[in-house]
Amino acid sequence: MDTEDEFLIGPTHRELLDQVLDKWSLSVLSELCERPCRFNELRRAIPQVTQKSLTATLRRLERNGVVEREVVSTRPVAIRYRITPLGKTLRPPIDVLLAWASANMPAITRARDAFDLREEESRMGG
Amino acid sequence: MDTEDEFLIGPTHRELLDQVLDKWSLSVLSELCERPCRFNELRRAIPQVTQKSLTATLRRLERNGVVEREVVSTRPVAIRYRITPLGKTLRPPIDVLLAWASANMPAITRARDAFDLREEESRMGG
DNA sequence: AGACCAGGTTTCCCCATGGATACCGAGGAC
DNA sequence: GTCCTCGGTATCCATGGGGAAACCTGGTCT
Repeated sequence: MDTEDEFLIGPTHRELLDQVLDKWSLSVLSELCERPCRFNELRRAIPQVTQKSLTATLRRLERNGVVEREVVSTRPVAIRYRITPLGKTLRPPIDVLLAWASANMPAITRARDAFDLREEESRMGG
Repeated sequence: MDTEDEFLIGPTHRELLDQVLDKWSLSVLSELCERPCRFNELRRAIPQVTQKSLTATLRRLERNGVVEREVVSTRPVAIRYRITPLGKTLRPPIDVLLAWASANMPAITRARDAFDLREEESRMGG
C-alpha cells in the first residue's frame, strides 16, 4: 500500500473502483437508493447473492462511506442499511456508465460475434 | 451464458463492465486514446503489465469492439493497436467515474479511517 | 421446551485472474 | 553466424473471490 511511482489512472483509483463496482455493489446500491433495507430484505431483493457475499459487500461499501449500518434498538434489534450522501453522489457516474452499456450493447454484441467468427475461421482455414 | 431471469442491472451489464473496466483496461485505453500504439510501446508505457496480461487485455478489448488490431505489412510486419469509434464513446463515462473518484477520494479516505478506527476500538474494548 | 426468524461468522472448496518465466519464429543489425 | 527486437504463446504456480453449507447468538412465539 505504499504510494511509490504511479502511472496514469493510478492503482489508487483502480482499487477504489474495484471496491465500489464489484460484483454485487451495483445491485445493492440500486436497491438502497430506493429505500433503506434490512439485511434479509436485501437478500430477498437479490436472491443470487449469498449471505457471505452480501455481508462482505455491505462491509466494503460501509467502509468506503457509501452505505451506513444503523442498529435499530427495537425489541429484537434490527439492522438497517441506508445509502449515505456520499453514496448518492455515486449514482450519476454509475448511471452514465450503465447508460453507455445499454446504448452500446448492440454494437458490442455485433463486435463480439464478428470477432468470434473471425477467430473460428482462422482456426479452420488458418 | 443462458439468459434466464435477470435482476436489476443484469449480469449482462456487469459482465460487460468487467470486460471493459478490468485491471489494465483503463491504462491501455488512456494510452490508446492519445495515439495508436504497437504492442511493445504499450508495454513500455505501462511497465507494470506483463506480456500475458497485456495480450489478454488487448484481446478482450478487441473482442468487445473497443480497440482494433491492425497488421501493418511493412517489412518486418508491425502490429498497431488503435481505439475504435465505439471505444471513444467510452471515454466520457470513464472520465465521469474517474472525476468522481478524484473528487471524493478525501471523503472516502476519511470514511475508511473512521471505519477502521471503530473496528479497532470494538476489538479492544468490545 | 422446541421451533423459527434475523443477522451474521466460519469453514471448506473451486476455479479464475494474474504474475513469473520460458520459449518461439521471423526479421534485421553486426 | 549470433544476437537483438517484435509480438506473441505455453506453462506453472500463488493468491483470492465467491459459492455452499454449517453453525451461532439472540429474541419471539406457542
